[in-house]
Amino acid sequence: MIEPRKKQLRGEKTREKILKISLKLFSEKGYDKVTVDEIVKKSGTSKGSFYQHFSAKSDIFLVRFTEVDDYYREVFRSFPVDMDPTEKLFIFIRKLMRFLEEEMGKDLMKVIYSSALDSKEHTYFLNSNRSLVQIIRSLIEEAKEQNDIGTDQSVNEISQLITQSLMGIIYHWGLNNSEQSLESLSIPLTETIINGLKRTNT
Amino acid sequence: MIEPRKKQLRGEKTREKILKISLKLFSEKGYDKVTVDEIVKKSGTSKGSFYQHFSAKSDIFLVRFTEVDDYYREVFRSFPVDMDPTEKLFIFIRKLMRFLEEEMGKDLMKVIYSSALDSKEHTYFLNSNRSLVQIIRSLIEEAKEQNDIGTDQSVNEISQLITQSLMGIIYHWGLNNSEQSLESLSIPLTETIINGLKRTNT
DNA sequence: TTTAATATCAGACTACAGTCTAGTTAAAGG
DNA sequence: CCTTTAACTAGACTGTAGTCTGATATTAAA
Repeated sequence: MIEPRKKQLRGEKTREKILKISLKLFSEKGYDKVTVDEIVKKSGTSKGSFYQHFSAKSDIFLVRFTEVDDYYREVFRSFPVDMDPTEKLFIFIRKLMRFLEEEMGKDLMKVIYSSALDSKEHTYFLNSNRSLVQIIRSLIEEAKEQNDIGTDQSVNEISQLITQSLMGIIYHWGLNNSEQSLESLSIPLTETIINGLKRTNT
Repeated sequence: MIEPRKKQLRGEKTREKILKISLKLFSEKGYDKVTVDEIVKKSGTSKGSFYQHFSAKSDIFLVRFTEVDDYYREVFRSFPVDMDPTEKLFIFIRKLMRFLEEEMGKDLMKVIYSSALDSKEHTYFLNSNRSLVQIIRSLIEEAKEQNDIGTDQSVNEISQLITQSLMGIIYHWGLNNSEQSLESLSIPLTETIINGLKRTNT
């Protein structure tokens, strides 16, 4: 018979309270206009609780970032089997970008990209990248098998170069105040890379 | 007759003291192990002076980053006129990467990339990028004239896509603890982009 | 020369993320 | 039960970047 771990339950409750209030405040005032003192006050908890459940203020965003992983996989699974691998890659990247902009938002992405550089932990961001890289890798392998792209570069090398590009697009978008959508910003680079992968190198 | 502005001179003197000590300490202990209290103490100045001359701790690094601009131009000027534009571009990027790693260092680059995302000012980084973009732009124009690359993408689009890539490479390198040099990390992406620009898009 | 304006400097002070210590409550073991 | 252990919570405390206020010294203006 499963005991209803009261203590643990209480813990999860406060965790949820903190999470909910934090996200609400962040979206209302922007990440760095919100202090953790305000969060614990408005959520009726305390610093102690906050840091029991999250290891940093930016962790809240990292938690939201978890959903990205699920989305990756969902998109990946949804591809029809007979679709061109390079087309898959292209569409995959576009959908990713749209998702990041619309569901995550620029503020969150900036925090994630910035805190990843600062801390030594950045667990989730790197983990998430790892699973992204896996998908990219299998897309590339598929493309190679079907001779959709040349074979003079290793799968590792190609997936790394794509990761670099994605990060560059997002970083660049985070930096500039242009109104252009992340998705549209991603198209030229993605196209020329795929194009560049198609023929064998000189 | 030119008056020897004493006050201004004194100011420059302290500025130099702060700058020198800061860079020394940063290189000895790493950027975030050094506090500005330590800097002002060891340089025999004060917080007031520090923030009189620099608008933030990270500003010190931004000052060093100034040199990058000069280097850009120097490399650009040094190209023989008859060299392939795409080759110029390729070499330009490699030299840039080597310079950033060897003369600036990963610590400095991380601080610059991170603080650019945080603050609303990031004057120098963006300015510097602007002059980098100019050089890239003229390289691309040249390449287009010589039909070295296709003309179905605008100069703007191409230079933007290259900027994104450079940022991505550097960001990615800053994030990972691999020993690989920034220059070698930059080659695969650079090659496939140049390759991708050469033929007209499908 | 006297006064006003301004650059420079000193260091106390503030704001805020994150730590520490102690207290409380629930689970586990005897 | 009684005791020990551990998750959880509270909030005082610390560390550090950055601000503010006022002092001093130099230049400019009257």
